[in-house]
Amino acid sequence: MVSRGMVILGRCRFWLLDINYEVKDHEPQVWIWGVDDEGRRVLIIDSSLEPYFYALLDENAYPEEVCTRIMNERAKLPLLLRAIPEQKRLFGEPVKAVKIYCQDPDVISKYARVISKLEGVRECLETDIRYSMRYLIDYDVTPSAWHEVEVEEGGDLNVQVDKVYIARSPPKRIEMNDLPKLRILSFFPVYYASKGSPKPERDPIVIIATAANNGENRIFTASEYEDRDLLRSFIDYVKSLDPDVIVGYQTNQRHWQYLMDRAKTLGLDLIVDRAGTWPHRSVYGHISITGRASIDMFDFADELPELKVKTLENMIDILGVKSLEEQKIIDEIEHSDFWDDKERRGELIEYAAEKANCILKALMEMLIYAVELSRLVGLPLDHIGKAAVGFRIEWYLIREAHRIGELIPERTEKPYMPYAGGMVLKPKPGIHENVCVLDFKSMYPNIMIEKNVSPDTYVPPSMPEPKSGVNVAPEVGHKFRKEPPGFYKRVLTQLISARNEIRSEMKNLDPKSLDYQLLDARQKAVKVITNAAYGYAGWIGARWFRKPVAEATAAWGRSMIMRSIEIAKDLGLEIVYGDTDSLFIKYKPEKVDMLVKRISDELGLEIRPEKIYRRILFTEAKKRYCGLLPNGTLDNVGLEVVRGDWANVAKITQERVLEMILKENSVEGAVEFVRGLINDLRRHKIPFRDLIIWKTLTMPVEKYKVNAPHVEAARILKRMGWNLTAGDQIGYVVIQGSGRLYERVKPYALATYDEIDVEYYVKKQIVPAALRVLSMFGVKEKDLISAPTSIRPKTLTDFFEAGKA
DNA sequence: GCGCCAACAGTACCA
DNA sequence: ACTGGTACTGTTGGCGCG
Repeated sequence: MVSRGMVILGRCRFWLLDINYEVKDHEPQVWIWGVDDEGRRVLIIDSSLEPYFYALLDENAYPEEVCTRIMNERAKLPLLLRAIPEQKRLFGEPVKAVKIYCQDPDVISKYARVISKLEGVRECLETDIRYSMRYLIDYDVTPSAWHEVEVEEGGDLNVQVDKVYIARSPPKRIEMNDLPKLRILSFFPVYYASKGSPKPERDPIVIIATAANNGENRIFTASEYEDRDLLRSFIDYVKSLDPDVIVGYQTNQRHWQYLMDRAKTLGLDLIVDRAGTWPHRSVYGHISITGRASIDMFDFADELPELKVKTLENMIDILGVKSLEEQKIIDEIEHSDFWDDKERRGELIEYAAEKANCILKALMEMLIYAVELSRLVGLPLDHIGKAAVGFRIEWYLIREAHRIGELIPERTEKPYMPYAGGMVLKPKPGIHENVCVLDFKSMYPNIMIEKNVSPDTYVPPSMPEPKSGVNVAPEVGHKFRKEPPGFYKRVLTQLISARNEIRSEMKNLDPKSLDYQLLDARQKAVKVITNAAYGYAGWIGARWFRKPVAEATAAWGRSMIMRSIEIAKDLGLEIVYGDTDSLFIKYKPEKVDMLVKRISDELGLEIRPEKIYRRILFTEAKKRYCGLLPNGTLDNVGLEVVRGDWANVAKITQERVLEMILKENSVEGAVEFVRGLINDLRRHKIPFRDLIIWKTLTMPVEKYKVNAPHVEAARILKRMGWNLTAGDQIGYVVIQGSGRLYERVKPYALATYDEIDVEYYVKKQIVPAALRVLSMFGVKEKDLISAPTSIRPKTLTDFFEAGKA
């Protein structure tokens, strides 16, 4: 630090943890929360960025005149500062715009409404960019990344940090990969619910278990049903530990709201942040805790496709933290009973403590990925999980748009217009040996690059063709100018080469090293964003939506796969199946090599052998198959085994049947297995949990037109006082009785084994799952259910002989 | 009133 | 709340039959 007169100057290197803004007397300040390179918690305040938005002008308007007209509104709009003409682009087209500065970011939308009515103004743009995001974009400041900033000592604010600084200039990004040593706290609350879902105005919090990454485990319990001290001690503990990251499961949609409502009921101040404010709801329904990153592990459930039923226990299992078998599981329905029972209360406490520990470990499994995604996309760490895929890519695009002088289109409502997508081939049913899967490498992104498909290169039919020429999409005829490189081409080229660089850097590293893990997380984040670009282009909610962009990309994809099939046939290769960007081919090494070469020469796209199946089984159905890999594992695609909406008993059945068929060549063995399993089930020897069928409520219960089983189960829970909303997953079982299926279901927690309609599970779960595979070998339902018949099921040999005849 | 069947609703998968 | 293509279960309601 250097002292110059009264002001103490210095530099601060920090890692950006959180950002918010404050407005006092219409003067905005950006507050950047970080951890510096010596482990101090810092707050850097910058008020240098003037809020602004744009007015887009009519083509024939005179910008200077419009500026005058705008500034004449100052009587009505006193916080207007300046209006300056600017040349910008919108969807690649040069446009006349006026940049309008105004003192307070919170009045922008109101001011824009007035200004958009002025003569010469077509509409206002960039009015919906939050001031803190504006700051990040304009100064190229990046969340979850290191920066250096010139600072002076800040005043004595009432905030919980080691240092407060005033920025003398915007922070500058520096390339440093490592994470600072973050203090992390996980918590797991348990509520006492007298009836149905706990209600904060009625039901106490009886336990909050916590786990911190310094090894500390704390458990806060109510004294019987009195939770004031519990909540107070929890608040005090958070303050004293002062974590940078605070993590839980379902904290955004549930727990923070409950804690807030409960604190209100008890007359307590729920201040657990660094600025003396309550948690508050922010963008995308996320709960913000100022100065800390509040992370909800539930928001990362979608990143794990093998996680079908999104319970905390399952996530902990999938992430490899603790297997389901090792975990204590107490259903929420039973929490109150456990608390009431002095004998079992300890068990409930132990359960909560275990969950808090596992949540912490689960976060550690995902943190570097979340950090890399946050840094790549430019959204703060605590927003990135909650932001849907479309918004992640959009924020990446917004940053790029700003760099190249593109105006950011407003988010508007557009009518839904479907278009044709990828091409799917009919599979050749049966078992095939030695099948090679060829995949186009990043097909859609590469098409967009090669054909310069982009919202800003689209040439509508009414527009004259540019001199540089156009690429014309097959079938649909959409035209895209060849030059200059479009927005998507630039972005995607950048992403793909970044990923290649990362991957080549990884080759020189030990896969166990932290550097490797960081790079791996980074390349995954880049891949996700790259692959989402096509879907984004066809999303009507996208700011840069242009239907022809997505439609043409898909059309080029279809023509390329069709041409590849022609070449393959020309080479005498047999195609067994294909979907969008893949071909399944009877493997002949030399000919496949030639195919790869010819496709890359002729189509300019790389296709490569992704894997070889020793054997692969197709039914009549598309998008469903099972392949045996050289290492002896099975690839199950689309079949009941991988579906979350079949009872586990059906999945076990099918998995074993597939193993018997593909590995052991034994139809008889498969049939015997199924028959045995049915017997076991009839004698109640299959675990109850394997009978639960899970389905997602996709809308509020009242909105359903038909009586579906899971909806009926949801209605039962609702009647008992449980809150259920769209997105909730309902686990139910089928019980004995008469009438429609939906009249014979119960939420699993309310049913006993004795009530179970075993025959439903036999006829509608086990048998269909088994026959999906076995019917092609002549096996019939009666072969699986009734006593053995005289008809011998066909063997594999029979099958092949029949096929050859 | 019953069984059959096609249309539809609803869900989850693949790329 | 990224896209379209697809399979599949269960409900609904119309139809023929008697």
